[in-house]
Amino acid sequence: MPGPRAATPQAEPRRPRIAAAERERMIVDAAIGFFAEEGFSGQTRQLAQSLGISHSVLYRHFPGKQELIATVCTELFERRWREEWIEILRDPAVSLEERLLRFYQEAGTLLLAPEWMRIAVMTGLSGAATPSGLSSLLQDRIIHPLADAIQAEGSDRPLPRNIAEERAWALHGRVFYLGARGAIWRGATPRSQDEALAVAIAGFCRGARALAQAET
Amino acid sequence: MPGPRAATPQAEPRRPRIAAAERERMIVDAAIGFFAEEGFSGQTRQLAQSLGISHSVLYRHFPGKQELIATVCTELFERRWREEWIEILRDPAVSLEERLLRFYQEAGTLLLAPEWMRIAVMTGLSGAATPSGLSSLLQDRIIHPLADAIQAEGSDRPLPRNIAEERAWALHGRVFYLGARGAIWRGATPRSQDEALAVAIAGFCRGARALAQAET
DNA sequence: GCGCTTTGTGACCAGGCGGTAAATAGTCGC
DNA sequence: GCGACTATTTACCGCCTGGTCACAAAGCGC
Repeated sequence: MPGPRAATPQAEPRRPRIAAAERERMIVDAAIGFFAEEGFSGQTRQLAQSLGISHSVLYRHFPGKQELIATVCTELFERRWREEWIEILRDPAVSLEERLLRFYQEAGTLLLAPEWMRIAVMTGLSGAATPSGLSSLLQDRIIHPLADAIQAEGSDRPLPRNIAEERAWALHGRVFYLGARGAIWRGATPRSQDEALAVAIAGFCRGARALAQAET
Repeated sequence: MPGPRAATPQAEPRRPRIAAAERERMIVDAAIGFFAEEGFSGQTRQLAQSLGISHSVLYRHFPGKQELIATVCTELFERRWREEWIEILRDPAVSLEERLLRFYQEAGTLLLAPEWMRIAVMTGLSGAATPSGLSSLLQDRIIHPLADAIQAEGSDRPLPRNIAEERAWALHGRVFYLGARGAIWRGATPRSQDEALAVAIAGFCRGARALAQAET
């Protein structure tokens, strides 16, 4: 009779060995899609299965599920952001509307992707503290640059800062909700997301322009 | 020796008996707050404990956890809606801005409450089909009435329907995001929610008014 | 007071789940 | 080719968790 933990060699013909760094990348990439779909209560065994490995491998590379989730959040909220997206908003040769549109077209590949939206919302619902990466992404890389661009547009009289931020929140809220309808509730957005984005930004800009004219 | 399932009578002095209908109300009310906080993966035992009862009682009144969650959703997305809130939007004696503000002040007691927002988002993330009550609430009781009110405001030339709905989504997205920042991520909203609501609606209306002027 | 119905309890079950450890087997440096 | 390193697997642990069951007791009609 074998001892209590005799690992009987089963027929498991091939075991591709993959370097640790690459395996970790594979795990994080798969975990993003997996947790986005299943929620943070998704089972590590199922995630491992989708990778074609046994779930113990996860625990060799990450101390625990929480740390894996934290890595997923860092990847989404910090590593995948491109700082040059902010530069788009600063180009003085391009109209505000065009800048906003290009900004959201580029940044939207990250921010409006279902995985990003769903996991961002999950972190909020999970009860844990909001990841610092997420709040700083929102504040420092989205709202503030947007407000800067909006503020600079009032040619004759500079727009007060708080009003500019107000409008930045309004625009971003509109865009976020646009993405959320598709990513969270999977409702069919009336048009293609790109088109809807253009309409939303055009509406915002025409409103802002008209407002500026009406106030002079 | 007692049989395998001999319920040994323990010291449990008082057991207040409560009528089924009332108990069910108590359970649903507690479940709303509980699931809003803990997520749908919150444990039935913990919910029961917060009610001061054993978790078996839940299964006397509801066939299973899923049915309890479904009841919670029906309560939030159907039963708690007041049809008269829509009437606020139709009052011709009141300005559009005032109507919108009053509408969101009233409906906001439901729609912007953390329990409502968090559970509405959870249903989206849960992967199950969006509850019909939620989509019909959004479409029939919010977006369409809003669009009606906005459309009727273009005094000389009636606003095209699709534009009016576009603006309704924009306004509602702004308001939703306003609530979400507090309810989902628990970020401190810069001002009181009531004040922020007034600013958002004022901004929307001034924009719309300016737009209408600019286009004539 | 008596018995019937209804409300509540605690023990229990079976499967799920995060996490661990011993054993196995590719692969790389030499 | 060989040993050391390390990626990977199988088996297992212990707790959690939705759900069930037999039983106890509170209230109501009579």
